[in-house]
Amino acid sequence: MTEYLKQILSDALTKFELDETPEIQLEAPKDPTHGDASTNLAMTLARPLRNNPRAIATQIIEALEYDERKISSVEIAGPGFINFRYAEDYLYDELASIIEEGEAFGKSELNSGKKVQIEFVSANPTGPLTVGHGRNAVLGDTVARLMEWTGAELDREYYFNNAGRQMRVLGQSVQARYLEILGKDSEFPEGGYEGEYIKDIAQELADEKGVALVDSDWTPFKEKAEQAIFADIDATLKRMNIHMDNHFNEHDLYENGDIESVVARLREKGLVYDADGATWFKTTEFGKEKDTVLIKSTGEPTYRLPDIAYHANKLDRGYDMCIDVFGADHIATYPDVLSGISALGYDKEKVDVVIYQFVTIVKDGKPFKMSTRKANFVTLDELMDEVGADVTRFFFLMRSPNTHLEFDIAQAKEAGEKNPVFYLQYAHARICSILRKAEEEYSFKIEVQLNLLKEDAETALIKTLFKFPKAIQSAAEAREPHRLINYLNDVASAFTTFYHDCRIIGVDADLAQARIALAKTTAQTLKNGLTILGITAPERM
RNA sequence: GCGCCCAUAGCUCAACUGGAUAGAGCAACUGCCUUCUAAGCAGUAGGUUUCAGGUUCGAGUCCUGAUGGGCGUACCA
Repeated sequence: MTEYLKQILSDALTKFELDETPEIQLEAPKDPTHGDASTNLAMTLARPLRNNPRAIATQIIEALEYDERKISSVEIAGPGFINFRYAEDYLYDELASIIEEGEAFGKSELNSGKKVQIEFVSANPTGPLTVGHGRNAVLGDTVARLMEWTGAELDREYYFNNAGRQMRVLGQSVQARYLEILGKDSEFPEGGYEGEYIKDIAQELADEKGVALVDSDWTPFKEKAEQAIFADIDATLKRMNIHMDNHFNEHDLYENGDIESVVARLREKGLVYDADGATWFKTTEFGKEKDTVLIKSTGEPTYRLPDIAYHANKLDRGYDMCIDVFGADHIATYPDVLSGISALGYDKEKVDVVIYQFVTIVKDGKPFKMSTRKANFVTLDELMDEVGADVTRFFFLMRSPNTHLEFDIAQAKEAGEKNPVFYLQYAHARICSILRKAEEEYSFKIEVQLNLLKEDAETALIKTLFKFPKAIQSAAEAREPHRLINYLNDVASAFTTFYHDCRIIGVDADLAQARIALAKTTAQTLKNGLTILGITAPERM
């Protein structure tokens, strides 16, 4: 429809003498009395044509030729908006095609043919996933689903580092607990991991190997810990309905020579130099105040170097778009990565970073500072034990990534019944219940007469359903899943109004059949939307 | 000091990327279950969109400055 309106408007504009044709913007007015679609075209033309917007609007409308089967009226309103109203026939034709689409309704070709990779979670295996990782995980997975629904071919990747100081301390922490369990002398490492899960891992080792590891170094402890923690992380992700296609070990970038090659290539371009025993990247060339260390004087790379190599590696794999999901604490690092890859000759427009603000945990009414090392955290598993996976996912998605998310544990636990996710699920379950009853009451003809749907609540609901594909596209493009939630709330709300105003069971068979078709389509839309959010659509509640 | 993000109803947040009278959910108040699920619906109340300027037909949204908060600004990841 939007395309059609743009077409007829631009046809009308050919009758004006314009130096350049303006972009035609169409939007759905907030206030339904302003019609179903509207354009500010006359206002944007006011200046070039040196005429007042309402006069221009009048001329545009005079020049406009439209199909009365699609548009029932065109009006000028306010400062010069041109408002369109859909014809009833159009509504029924569209509804019929939505019914046809079924569980594919909402899909589009916006990103079709594009190979997209999204990297998210990427927590190193030092402990269970916490509520803090939850926002990253759910956001990444949902953006992935949105991209898939707009046609992209998508890979989900988990990037990790199982070497380095953190992992050594982890191994030593397990080692100390292991020795403790066997009653041997042990010294808990400085800054070691204090969580209970460390003891569990040590206990398992003691059960499996007995005293065989008493004289070992920390390596087997690290390996066991890594394996156990990854198994735990995978289980948590699975519980949240998240499946990774790939795990990428930072270590591979060293093994395959990518790290060295990146430094060499940058050096060739004169962007790398040695000073004070370290190797520096000339980030000043890219507008930064200071250059950045790539390799420390100890010979160890800083995290920026593998990050650059990793992104180069991704682009080498042929992705058209690579999306990273980062917490706000990484905000300073990605400009270096972008500088790095564009210096290497890659198109940095192909890397898109989704930054989300921190989750503030509120426990017992107070903000709660978390630390994996100190074992001060709330795990995602604990949270899901309390409120379930659906509520957990929904909670992380309902707000814009760009705003701080306050997660009140007590409220999340208590609020189960009042949580807005139930509003959507309830609407779905309610429709299913009606459909079950209706099947017993009626037997229907083959042909549905959708044109019997003439009540305000009915047409309003139909028009709301139309907006679904656009809601998905908007959420996908902005990488903001909460937009889809807002939309689904509109659907549920429009349905509830319909439910209260229009009975389904008890009216004559033809009308009942038309209303059932509408209810069914609403349920399908809710279900498709919830599927994108990774949330179940229950048939009974 | 410098950079990024944020500031909207008592609380938590929206506002389709500059559009028409700034909207929801909690919390408060008033109604509605012998009829398809009341986990619901209808209504009332609640706002100088932190402040001061600017840009234009039009600003919560853009630019400048101020104030308050978060995160960075390491040869930590």
